[in-house]
Amino acid sequence: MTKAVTTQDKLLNAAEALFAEQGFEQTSLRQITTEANVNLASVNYHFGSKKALIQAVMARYLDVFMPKLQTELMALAERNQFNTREVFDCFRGPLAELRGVHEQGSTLFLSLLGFAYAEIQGHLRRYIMEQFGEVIALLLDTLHQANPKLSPADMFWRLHFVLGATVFAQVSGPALREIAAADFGEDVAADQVVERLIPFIAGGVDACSE
Amino acid sequence: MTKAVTTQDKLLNAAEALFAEQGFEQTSLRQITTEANVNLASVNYHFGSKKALIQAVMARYLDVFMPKLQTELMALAERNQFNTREVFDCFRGPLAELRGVHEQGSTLFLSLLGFAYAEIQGHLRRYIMEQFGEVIALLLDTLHQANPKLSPADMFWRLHFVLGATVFAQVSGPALREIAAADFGEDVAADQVVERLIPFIAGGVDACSE
DNA sequence: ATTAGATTAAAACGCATGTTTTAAATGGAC
DNA sequence: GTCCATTTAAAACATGCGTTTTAATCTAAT
Repeated sequence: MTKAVTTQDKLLNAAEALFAEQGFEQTSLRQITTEANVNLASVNYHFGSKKALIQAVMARYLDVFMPKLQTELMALAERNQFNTREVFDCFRGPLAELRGVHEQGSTLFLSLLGFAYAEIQGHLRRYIMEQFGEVIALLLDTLHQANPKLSPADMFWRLHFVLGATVFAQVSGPALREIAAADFGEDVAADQVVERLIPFIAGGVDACSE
Repeated sequence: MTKAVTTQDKLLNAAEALFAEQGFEQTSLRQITTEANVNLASVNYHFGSKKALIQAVMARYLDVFMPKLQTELMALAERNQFNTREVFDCFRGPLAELRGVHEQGSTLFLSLLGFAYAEIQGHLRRYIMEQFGEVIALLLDTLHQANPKLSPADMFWRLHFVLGATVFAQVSGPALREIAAADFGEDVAADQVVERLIPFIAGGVDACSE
């Protein structure tokens, strides 16, 4: 017997695919329920609202990713010396773990995170901060340890530049991969974008202030 | 006599302020026309559609910025030797020129560009590429000259990371400046964000590939 | 087999959007 | 002053959205 796929799972799967591709606001419940072969009203029945569905989609990834990232960062912090690059390398493992949620888990997750940040969606930012603010504070702390030359204010801004580069790279990833393939012949898989990104952001964070 | 302010100008001014603050899709024509004290239908009468209004708002800036950037880049390219940082410094002048369009021209422009990039708004990306693709190609070329070690593909990706960081910094700039002011006591003007950004992106682009 | 509770189906609601239509007002040219 | 093209005003239109409601259906325990 194959495991029964519940309506809620069908909804979550269809929703995450559409959200990652189009963003949250651009994706309608009618699109989602049609794609999931499920009745329109079932979203509100099972989740209560569209907002709650969005948070449920994010939670599947965040609940795996954030604890893993936290342990990685804490393990690194126990060492005496480490550099910025090694801090960002802490993301590789937790991202890879997301394959357990979905085959393309890391790409989907980063795209979703991108839209969560890009769209004005205040509720999602608030949700993430409330649930995982501790991990984010730890990240800032670890980064500061890796590069004590930078003032906390500088580090604050650079971390957000990092977020911007990451997030937009994912959101516009599909379109960019097309252009890159056309212009340079080389096909770039989604994972390779992260490989290209990490040197960039480590270099940016470590740049001298002026 | 003070110069007559036409309906079209009232619309462009109200629209750009709201667009820069909320994004294009989040801003309704009713908001714009109310703010401009003109009739709702005048948008479609004078511009034809919301899309056309958006493009008209962007054109006021792009038509000033892009040619200036092009001459700056061409002047730099005539030198034998220059580095990545000097390429990005080419943006300072053209951005400052935007004060001619509006007092806070550079900030408004970057915010608009951010939303244009963030939202799925295919038509805006297409518009920019069709109108100013030549300048963007020149920028890629100049960057590659400044840092020949990087393959064209690497440079292509890094330029988009740069765009992401820039755009994100502008779009979430107001919120971030608030947080920064609360956490670090220092009030950061919008222009200073760009000053913080340029070392970051120059460092990112120049980072070694692996 | 019946019944009570959980789920799904179908339709309608209320609202906001961009656009279009129709009528009124405006402002020069003759 | 009259007339005509341009512009503004007000209303309605068509569409899509998230949500709610009401009815039908399924499921499992009695």
